[in-house]
Amino acid sequence: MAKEGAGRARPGRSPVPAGRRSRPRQAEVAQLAGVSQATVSLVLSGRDEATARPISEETRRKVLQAAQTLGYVPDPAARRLAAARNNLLGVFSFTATFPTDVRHSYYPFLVGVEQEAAVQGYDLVLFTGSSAGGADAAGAGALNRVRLADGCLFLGRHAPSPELARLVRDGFPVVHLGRREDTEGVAWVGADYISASRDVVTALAEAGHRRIVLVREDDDAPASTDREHGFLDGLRAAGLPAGPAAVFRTADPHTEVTAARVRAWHEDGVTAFVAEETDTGAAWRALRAAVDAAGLRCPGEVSLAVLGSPPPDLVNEPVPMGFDIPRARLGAEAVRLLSALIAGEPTESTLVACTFRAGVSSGPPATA
Amino acid sequence: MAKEGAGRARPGRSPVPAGRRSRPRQAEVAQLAGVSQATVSLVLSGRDEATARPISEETRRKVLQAAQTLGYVPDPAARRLAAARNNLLGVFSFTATFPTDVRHSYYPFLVGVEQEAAVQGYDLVLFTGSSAGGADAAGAGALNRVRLADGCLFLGRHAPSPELARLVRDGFPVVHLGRREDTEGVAWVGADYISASRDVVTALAEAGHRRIVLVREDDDAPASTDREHGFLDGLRAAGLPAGPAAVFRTADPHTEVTAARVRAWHEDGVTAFVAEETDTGAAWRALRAAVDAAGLRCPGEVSLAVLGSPPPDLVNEPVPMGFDIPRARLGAEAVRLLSALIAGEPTESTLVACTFRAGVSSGPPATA
DNA sequence: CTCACGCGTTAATGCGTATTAGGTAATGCG
DNA sequence: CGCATTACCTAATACGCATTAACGCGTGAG
Repeated sequence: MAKEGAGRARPGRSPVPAGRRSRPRQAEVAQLAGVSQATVSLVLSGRDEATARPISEETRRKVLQAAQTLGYVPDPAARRLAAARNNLLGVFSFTATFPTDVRHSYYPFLVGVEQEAAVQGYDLVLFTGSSAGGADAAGAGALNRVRLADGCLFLGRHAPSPELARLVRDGFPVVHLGRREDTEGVAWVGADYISASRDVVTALAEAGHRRIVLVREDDDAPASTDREHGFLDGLRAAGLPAGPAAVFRTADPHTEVTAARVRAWHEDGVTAFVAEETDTGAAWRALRAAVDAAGLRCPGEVSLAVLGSPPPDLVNEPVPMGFDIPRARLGAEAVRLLSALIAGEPTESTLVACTFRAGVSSGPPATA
Repeated sequence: MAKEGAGRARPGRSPVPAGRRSRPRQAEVAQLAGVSQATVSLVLSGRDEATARPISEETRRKVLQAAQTLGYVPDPAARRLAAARNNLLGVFSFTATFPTDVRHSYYPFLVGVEQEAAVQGYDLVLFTGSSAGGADAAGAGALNRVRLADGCLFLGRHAPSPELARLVRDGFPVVHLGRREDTEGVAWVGADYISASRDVVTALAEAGHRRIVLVREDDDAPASTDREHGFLDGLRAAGLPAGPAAVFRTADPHTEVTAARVRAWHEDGVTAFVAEETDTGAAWRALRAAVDAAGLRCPGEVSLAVLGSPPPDLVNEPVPMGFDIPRARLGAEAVRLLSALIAGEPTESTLVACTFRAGVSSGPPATA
């Protein structure tokens, strides 16, 4: 216990510590200026003018002077304790926030989160997961640690509903990054995949395509179902067939989306393909590879599009049609929502629009 | 200033707040468990056994149970004020931690930082606003917020010495990621650029090169000077001329490192070139371009090396000779050092070795 | 049967700041 | 000149937790 030394260094009652250790506090500034601690607080927090609590120029000067001389800086812990809020926003991801495998990194979101947090005057607490007891020990209360912040942002699709619901029920401000339907009462900020996907289909339809197929993976996260939903919406809106044949769903795109299959589709009248965007980009990769292997030229013979962005390692390839998810904006929006929740203001979960990207992978269908 | 409102939500003396808002405190846990607040503190801080202040199994059980039920978590500010630990490590960068321009991202460091922090049982507090607010506006107290954490990690070369020194003087645990010589007493963890650079030169010398030129930018950060230092060391160790002619320093490599100049060097007997690694990779880019433009084959006619890694957008190019900086390890090492500082253990700043990378950009010099 | 003592728990403080309810001297008003 | 204002400040207290002095209660020794 001798380690805690830095703390208990001032036994006496005198405002001036013996060993001239530790930084000055308001009491010392007060003594030097010949006023009370309360006055120092008033002057330094600039709260006098604001609250119609007048302080004479003379006093203000003395206090500022004294503070300057002593090099006073407020203790953030004390300040936050007194304010009953600590200006901390939690960020909790159910995998490492900084994965070594950069594929499903939260980086783009964090860009916006950090920026907006700074604007709102918050610092961020990144919960490392182990502190919360690890995913395994995830019994009741695994997420309790996040309560040390004023509110918390959750990332990732695997957020356990009951735990989140518990936090919400206790009145703890929570925002989930990504749309949720399952957890009642959890606020969220999501990308509008439905509209964005519909727009892509519309663009293809307007270019003249009559048969379009969606290649998607075998996942039921809202991010996936929303895309399919929007895709089918788009077909119907264009008066195109939106039956089951329009969607090809597979757990293993790499082996299931073959050149033969693509060729068959093409001969059957399909002139455009759309792939879902996922962490791995498997659907898009498979589709591209298959089209290539089938010897079909793009966008000459078939048009392609991604419902999102291509995986980062393909940035140097020709830009495909699709849409861009404004990740930084999503992050910022989430922080804004959380901030409002904390302030007790009325709030509403938000959908953020994606921006259509024409790209060069699509054109009019080859005239038969 | 109506925002502060959220704070004073509990006027009464009752430990249980009216609006079921706000996090539970020890007093509420105590009430539920039927004991006093002090007992709760003793049990939860596990300080009973340690201080020979025994608590009955029965009581301990009740308290833990109550805490669990309420989802209690200690208020970090209050803990700090009471001179205890938070299990919070600060991370402070002097530019945005998550820059939009990914070039000088701290991401690779953070990977290690996060992981090691998790191992050591810490959560991370990302102090924002270093970018916003402006260094001036934030002023003297800008770094002060970090005192909320148990210790703080600083990233970036622009850390203001006096502020850091002050923290150190006050006994606050601080670790800087990157070697420092200027600030007395600040612990740091850095990469051993000197040895790594020397090794590169040694490798070239052993391959038979007699004249080697270093292209570097106009910057005096330790990261740059260390590399030059190691470069010259390597030349001397190999018995090669290490005069001023061996180093070409320019503020604008792009226009100064021309094909003509490279050709001149080559005709003058220079068979190998080494470029410094920087944020932008300007030196390396310029060197490559110039050699290319001069029509010199690499590694046939000239050998090339980077003192570090090539910029991320060139990952698909042939791997150049150089060395890899173990960034994640540096991050982890920094956390370990900080953790030791906090624990009051004796510590020492550390240099971490880089790993040599043979690459394919170097070979024996063309026999004249 | 009283006293010292170990044990388990609580009451009382302190940490540094913000805030609020006064208090005091100077001023205005009639 | 007495009282109500005003203008400035200070005393007191809360914030949530850690810590320490003190208290009540058996119990075994004397």
